Amino acid sequence: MKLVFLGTPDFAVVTLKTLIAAGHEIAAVYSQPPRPAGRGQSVRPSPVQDYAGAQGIEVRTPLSLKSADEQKAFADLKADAAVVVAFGLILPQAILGAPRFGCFNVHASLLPRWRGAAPIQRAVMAGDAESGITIMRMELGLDTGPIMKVGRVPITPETTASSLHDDLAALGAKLMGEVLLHPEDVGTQQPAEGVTYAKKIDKTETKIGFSKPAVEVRNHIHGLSPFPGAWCSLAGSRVKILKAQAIDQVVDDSLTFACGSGAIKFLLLQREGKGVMDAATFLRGFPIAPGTKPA
RNA sequence: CGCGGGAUGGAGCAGCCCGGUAGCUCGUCAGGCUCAUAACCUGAAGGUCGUCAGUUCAAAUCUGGCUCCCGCAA
Repeated sequence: MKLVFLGTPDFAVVTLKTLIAAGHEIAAVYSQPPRPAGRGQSVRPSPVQDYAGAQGIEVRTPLSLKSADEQKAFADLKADAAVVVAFGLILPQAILGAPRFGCFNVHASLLPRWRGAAPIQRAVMAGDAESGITIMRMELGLDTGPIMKVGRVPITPETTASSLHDDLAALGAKLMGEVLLHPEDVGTQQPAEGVTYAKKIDKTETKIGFSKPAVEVRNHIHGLSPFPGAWCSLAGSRVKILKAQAIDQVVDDSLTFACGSGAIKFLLLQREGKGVMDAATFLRGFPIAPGTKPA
């Protein structure tokens, strides 16, 4: 099929790769324009733009799709369908209705739970038992479209936003490939019950609160790992925690701390300016005196 | 030019301010001890101190450029 692909981060690249490998013709790729980002405000293209460009595919990076010119340019591609994965721009009706079979979206949650910007992190932070992928036919509303296909993935005490992200990116790519085999399907309406919204992660909510139960602290850490990262202050240093384990009580261990109930044991840490390291390695170069309390 | 930390044997760090013998906690290898152990003891190997240049009798240490890594902010 002749497709238009719209996406921005790494998560979307996986699907783009899969669609290309499946033999679909990618008429054009849309992505967020390069912006000054990262250390030193350097301007970097999005992962999708990077990859598509390297594949010799035309990449368009409009600031908005609301203008008549952009909408005409999109329609002129005469695509059979559009695939949207974590694109980050609102699609007006003129865009949604342009492709013959419509626009399909990969969403990283079991809709209607966790509609919105950060479904992966929110699912882990909330302590959900499972997450998954929903492929839907897009409508004007925020992640409200009819469901075409669903895939489920369990969330375990080991699951981090990072591992779930990778699992779901692969699953989403696979399911989208399957949906495109029957693009004429209309899908089924989302249930009215169980709607929740995954708010964008705010930096101010990343600090670890040790007054909460240990399991919640662990979910908080795993849900924000590795980006933007849950953190606390240890012996005067800002330390990011990437992996932790919830246990019953504080044991004789320099990196185990009491929580509102139970205790949390840090397994993977990163001190400011340093690399990520496991607990034993971390302690070798940054000894924590017994009884030290995180802040 | 957004702010800042860092690059030292395989890992994590100290030493640098106040230039002059390469240190610590581990790991590795060999041997010993033990019913046994991420235990303990003894010994050994392994480093052009990121890179280029400068100052100096002498630079890991002082000065300048470059490369790479990371935290914050966006």
